[in-house]
Parts: sequence; structure tokens; C-alpha cells
Amino acid sequence: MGRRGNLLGLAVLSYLSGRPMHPYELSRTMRDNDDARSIKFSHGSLYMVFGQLAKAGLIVEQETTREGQRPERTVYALTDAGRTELQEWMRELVADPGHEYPRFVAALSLIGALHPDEVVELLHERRRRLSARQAEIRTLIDDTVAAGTHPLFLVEEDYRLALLEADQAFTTRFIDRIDNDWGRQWAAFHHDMEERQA
Amino acid sequence: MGRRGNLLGLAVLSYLSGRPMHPYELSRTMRDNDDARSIKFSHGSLYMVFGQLAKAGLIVEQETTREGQRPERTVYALTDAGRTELQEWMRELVADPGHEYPRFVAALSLIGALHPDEVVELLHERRRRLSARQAEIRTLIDDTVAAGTHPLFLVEEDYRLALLEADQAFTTRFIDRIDNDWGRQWAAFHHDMEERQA
DNA sequence: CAAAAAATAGTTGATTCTGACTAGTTGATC
DNA sequence: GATCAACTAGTCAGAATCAACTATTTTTTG
Repeated sequence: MGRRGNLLGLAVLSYLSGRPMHPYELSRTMRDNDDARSIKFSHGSLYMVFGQLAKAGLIVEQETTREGQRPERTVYALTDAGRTELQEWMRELVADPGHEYPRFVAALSLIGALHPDEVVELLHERRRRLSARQAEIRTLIDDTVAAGTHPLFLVEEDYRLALLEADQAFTTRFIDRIDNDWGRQWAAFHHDMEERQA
Repeated sequence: MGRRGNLLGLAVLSYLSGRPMHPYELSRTMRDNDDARSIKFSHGSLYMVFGQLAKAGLIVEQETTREGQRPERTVYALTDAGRTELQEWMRELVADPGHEYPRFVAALSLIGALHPDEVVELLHERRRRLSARQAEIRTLIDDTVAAGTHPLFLVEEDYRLALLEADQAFTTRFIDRIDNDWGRQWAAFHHDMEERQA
């Protein structure tokens, strides 16, 4: 039952492979690196993930220190099992395009619930927002590379950009098909449905 | 909070907008329609979702019947609030390309943990699997359309196909860039990291 | 036609996740 | 130099999720 479910765990293993840290330090590090863009992350859940990984023997408590009256900081280090797990987990993620459930897929599968005219308008709005996203990411990449970072460290943004472009192309094609082929039948079908309600 | 989190709830609202049903009937219907391809769905969680929607006033118990010694079946119907929520939720999903966390994005953001030579091999494997997925979906679409279904009812598969193609194109480009530009520096960087472990 | 398999309908518990909260500390502002 | 905000470090309650289980009935198969 997938400890390989929570990708935050992968990030923890990866960072700890650099050097031991305590949860809060990792929390700051991830915040500074803007990792939340790529990995769902909340301060609170980090402590749970550390706990899980420790129970699974992938990390171990190294020392517990305390400064003044602040709460204790427990520093964790990666174990050999953890190093192995990190490698295998990464391999799986790269080689296997799992099966995911994007929100838009769900919406498309139920799209008949809306009237085609409205859908066309909503799709135009979608296109605008997709463009805005793309612009943001392009700026982010350009700025970061200009500041001297190797583009390899931004390859995930590159991937996101590729998906956004495909999404936009699809959206455009979908609009066209509603306008040219599907609109009329769809409107009729939708009208029938509403009738049946009353 | 966010009742708009679980997309299974959206499916329930959508199906109940056709006619009242009890959870088990909907479970069978969704299984028959292969909705699990688009919406994460497990039999057990359906009862919870019905409960949530009822508590939110979006659906109401209509009647409770029983056949023989089988457990009771509670039939639920959509309320006006539910109908409104269905519309608004759909609008949001279509117009707003939220922010999602694909597994591959997480892996890419930590890709430095692997050696470039291995990454290239893994990416080749990824490409093979992406091709296989695409072939499956094309067959699915062709067969279903040949059997007389309007392509609109498969538009979500079309979208998935578009994303898979973009993923594949990205993967190919990534392989090329490792081979041509990035491989050497990356290997050196990776070597340094391993040193620091020892 | 007896036994095994599948379908019917739903409940339960163990685990996960999220957001809010605690409680002391440093830094900034006026 | 008092006050207010932000940071440090972590805990905890309540909601959400998933898998496994109950217990009956229908269908299939040998």
C-alpha cells in the first residue's frame, strides 16, 4: 500500500541524500527553492512524512538538539535502504508514465452537462489563462537562466510548458469542432435533457 | 471546506441530474461506463461522497427500499442547490486550468539524483510506454466511434492523447539535450555528489 | 442439482492529509 | 524602548481516503 504515494517523501529522501537535516530546516529549504511548484507540500505534513520514512527505516534520527527555550530539533539522516529507495522510486517515476487524473479530464467526461454555447465561452477563458501561465513560466525560465542557473535545473518548468502548449492547442481545436460540427447536435441533445427534468 | 476537492462528487451530481439513484446503482453505472478512466473512483468512497453531498444539501434522500434480506437501498435525488453547484463546478473546471502536480514534474525537479546515462535509458523506456498508451487510446476511440458513439463522448480521450503526444515530444527532446549538451556536465556534477557521500 | 463464483449493498478501521493552533524568539518600526 | 509582525519548530483535531470485510442472493459450472 504505496508508501510510494506521497511525493513529498521523495523530496525528503532526495534532500537528505545531500546532508542530514531536521524537518523545519527542510521546510525552509523547500520554501526557498520554490519546490511547492512541483511537489505538493505543506509545513504540517512534513513531520508526518519524516515519521513515515523513519518507521520504514529509510531515514534515522541522528541527534536531537535544542536552542534556548525553542522546541527540540530532531536531525534525520538517510540510511542505505533510503538511498536505494530513492534510486528505485526515481527510476519508476521517470520510466513509467503512471495513470493520472487531471481535473480537466473529469470535466470533459461530463461536458454534456453544459450547453455548447457556454462551453465555447469557457474554453476561450481557458485559453487566456493558459497563455498567461505560459508567459509566467517563460519569464521564470529566462530570468533564472539569465541569473546563471543551468537550464537542467528548470527542466520541470520546460515540461510544464510543453503540456500547457498541448492543452492550448487542444482547446483551440475543441472550440473549432464545436463551432463547425458538433454544436447543433449537442445543443439539441442538451435541450432534450432539460425537458426531461421538467 | 473544499467540497470542491473530490471530483467523484462532481460525477455523482452529474449522474443524479439525469435521474435519482442509490449509491450502488451509480457504482455499477460508472463501472459499466468505464468512468474510472477519467475519475478516481472506488466503490467504498462513493458512500462517503453521497454522505458529504447530502450534508451540504446538494442531494437528498428520496426513499429507502429493501428487497428480501438484502441491505437497504437509499435513493438520492439532486436538489436545486445541487443543480446550481454542478453548473458552477463544471464552469470552474473548464475555464480554469488549476494547478496540478503530475508525478513526472516531481521527478524532473529532482532528476539530478540520477546519473545522466541511466536517465537516458529510463527515458527511452518512458517513450515506449507512452507509445503503447497512445495506441490503446486510438484503438479505444476508433472502436467506440465505429460502434456508433458520437466522438463528443470521447473528447476526454482525445485530450489525454494530446497530452501523451506532448509528453513524448518532450521526452525525445530531453534525450537529445542530454546526449548533445548536458550529459558531460551533469555526469561530472553527479560524480562530485557521490564523492561527498563517502 | 450441489458447490463455487459473482453480484448486491453497504460498513468499518487504519492511515493520510490539512489547517489551525501553541509558544517562544528575533527583527522592524515608530 | 514598546509594540507588532514575522520567524522558529512542532503538535493536534477533524476530515478525507482506501482497502478490506460482512452478509445475503443470484448465476454459473461441473
